Amino acid sequence: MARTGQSTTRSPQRRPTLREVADQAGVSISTASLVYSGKQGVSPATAERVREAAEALGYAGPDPLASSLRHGRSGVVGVHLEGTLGYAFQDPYAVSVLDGLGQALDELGMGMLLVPEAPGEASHAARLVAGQALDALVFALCGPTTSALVDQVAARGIPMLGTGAPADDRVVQLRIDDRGATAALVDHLLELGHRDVAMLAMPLDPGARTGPVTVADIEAATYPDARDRALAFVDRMGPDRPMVQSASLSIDGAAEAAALLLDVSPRPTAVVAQSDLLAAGVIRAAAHRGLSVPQDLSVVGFDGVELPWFEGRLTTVEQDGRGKGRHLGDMVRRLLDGEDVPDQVHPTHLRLGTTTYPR
Amino acid sequence: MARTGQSTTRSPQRRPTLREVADQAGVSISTASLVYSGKQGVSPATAERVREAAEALGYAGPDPLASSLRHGRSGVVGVHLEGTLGYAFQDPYAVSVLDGLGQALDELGMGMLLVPEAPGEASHAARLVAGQALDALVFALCGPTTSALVDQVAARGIPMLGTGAPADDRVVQLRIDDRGATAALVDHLLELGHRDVAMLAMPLDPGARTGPVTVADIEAATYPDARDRALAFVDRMGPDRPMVQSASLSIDGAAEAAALLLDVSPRPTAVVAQSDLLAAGVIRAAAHRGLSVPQDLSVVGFDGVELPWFEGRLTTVEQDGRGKGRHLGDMVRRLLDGEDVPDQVHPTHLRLGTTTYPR
DNA sequence: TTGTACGCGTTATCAA
DNA sequence: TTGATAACGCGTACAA
Repeated sequence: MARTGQSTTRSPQRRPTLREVADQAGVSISTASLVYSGKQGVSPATAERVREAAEALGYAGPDPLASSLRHGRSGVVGVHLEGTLGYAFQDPYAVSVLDGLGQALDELGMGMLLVPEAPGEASHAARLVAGQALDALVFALCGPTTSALVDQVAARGIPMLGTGAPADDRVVQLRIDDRGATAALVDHLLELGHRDVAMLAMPLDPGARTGPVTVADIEAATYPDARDRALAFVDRMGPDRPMVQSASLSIDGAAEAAALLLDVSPRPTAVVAQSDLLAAGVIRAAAHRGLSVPQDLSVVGFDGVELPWFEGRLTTVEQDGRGKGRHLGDMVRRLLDGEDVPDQVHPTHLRLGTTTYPR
Repeated sequence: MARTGQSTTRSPQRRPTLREVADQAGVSISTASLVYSGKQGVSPATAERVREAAEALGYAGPDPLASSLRHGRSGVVGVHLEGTLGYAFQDPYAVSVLDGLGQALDELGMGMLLVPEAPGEASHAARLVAGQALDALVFALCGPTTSALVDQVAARGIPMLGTGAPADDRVVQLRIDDRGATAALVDHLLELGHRDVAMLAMPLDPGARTGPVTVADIEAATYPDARDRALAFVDRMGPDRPMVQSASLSIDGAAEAAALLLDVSPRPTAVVAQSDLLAAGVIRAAAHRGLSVPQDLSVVGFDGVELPWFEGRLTTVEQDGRGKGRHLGDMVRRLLDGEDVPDQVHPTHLRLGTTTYPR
């Protein structure tokens, strides 16, 4: 058991309180409070006295904890992430969303508390959410369709935002049109004359293994974004095209998975990768095999992130992660203002690059 | 002015409190509290009654805000980042440190609140720190030597940790041996026979512009890690070698800066880049010019991160970012336990790769 | 313009 | 084993 209170006999560890400042200044505690909340109605003279007293005592302003308790607001927004930080932030798209969200919250004077949920460590996230005073929880990166956190957080009356998941009435969604966007990508390849098109999917389920997937697998998928993109592919190309999922959302994983698509005969002339990171892996795998993109193989991605080491420009769906993050931030604000915020769709658009070529 | 309190006439917006649960269960409020704090001394029967009452009322457990106020601890550690999230997380090394720190804090049941300080927006970070209840503040990525936040946070009695910066007695440091590690890199190149060695430095100061730097610039640098690595270079190679700083810690920026080193005659036979990301830029710039690494140009980096798209292995200083993050987490714990934590040095080691070659 | 008094929701101490 | 009471530090009607 931790020794209670017994703060080691060090110098004035205890911080002064507003009451002491008020005493020192010879005013009442409420007057002192007014000086800090900046409301009207304190004479400049007394305000000055209070500030001097604060300075003398080393008072740094009202205790945020007490202030928050009083206001019923903590100023903190929880940001749920699927996987460890190292895994989640590996994807530049994820980073851009967080960047935009962080920027928006910054302007609101709110902070971002990270709630990573590493595989198998769900209890950590649950404990964190139970012990932290959150004003809202944002599922920033499309995770599984269901989450045990939803019930828990809803019980606390904390508003939730998602980007497609978890699917629950209590979670307000900011989606994108995964199916429409994917259809546009596939149509672009069809127009270029490609018929032998393959798909490299993001993981469909937690713990997914690299390997072929069937339409049944897709329909039963846990991740709605991966599912919808795959369904749109099937819708356009039929159920018999080569379809593989990568075990991880990473360049290395994708390069490995790409082998299952490229080392067969006949080799597809185009690959639809469900994310730019996966597309990068496909491109690397192609280069490894002496295939040039786009002459020998067309590749499309999804997200529209910067791949600074890649010469050329990926044909992809531009998702505007930063804008999406800011959009989420705006929804948080409105939710906290008591508005009734409906589900929304963030716009995307097809961006033609240098990785697709007529067949 | 926001309409005060006037919560829109919606259903039971208010969450039940412990007092209501106690009333409902027919016990005192303190007994009900004991059920949740899990201490000894509540009969199974009454505990059950309390739980039933809680269930019936939809009570989700003690309010973290009130609990924190009582305990004087928020369970939140602030993590200061230089620049926007998008900028900071672009560097895989930064991500790995945060990953390790997050992991360590997770095990402590604590959360990470991001405190990004975008250039020119220092007031946002200040406001955030003033309004949030932090148990500690970690300057996770070596920023400028001085920070206005230090005084402010110190005044609140919040312990601070840094990784070399800000330089202040009140900030406990976990450093690395930048000078020794850089010296080892340079010595490795010297042993390989290189004499014409150039350096590509990280930004030496906020707002740095890409261009040559002098020893005087280096000595006056704001970022201690960039400074120390540069000083070690000068110490080994003398003051007359080509030295350039990149305006940003990014592959693109580095590739641009590398032009100043590669497009001169005689061209250096080796480049010491102050970070792996910069080294990646140098390698790309070299490839652009038809130079092969390491035959035509040796390149060394610093950090030891994964560059998944890079075939081959960088010769670099392995910094073990995850381990360093966990080390920081451990220091946080000890600080919060009231221990007197001294400055520490995290070990690094030279890792030989495929980007250096005898001359 | 300033002061009084109460409550925000808990938890720790002590007495019963 | 349980209950009364007093903080934790602050904001805000209301009265003066």
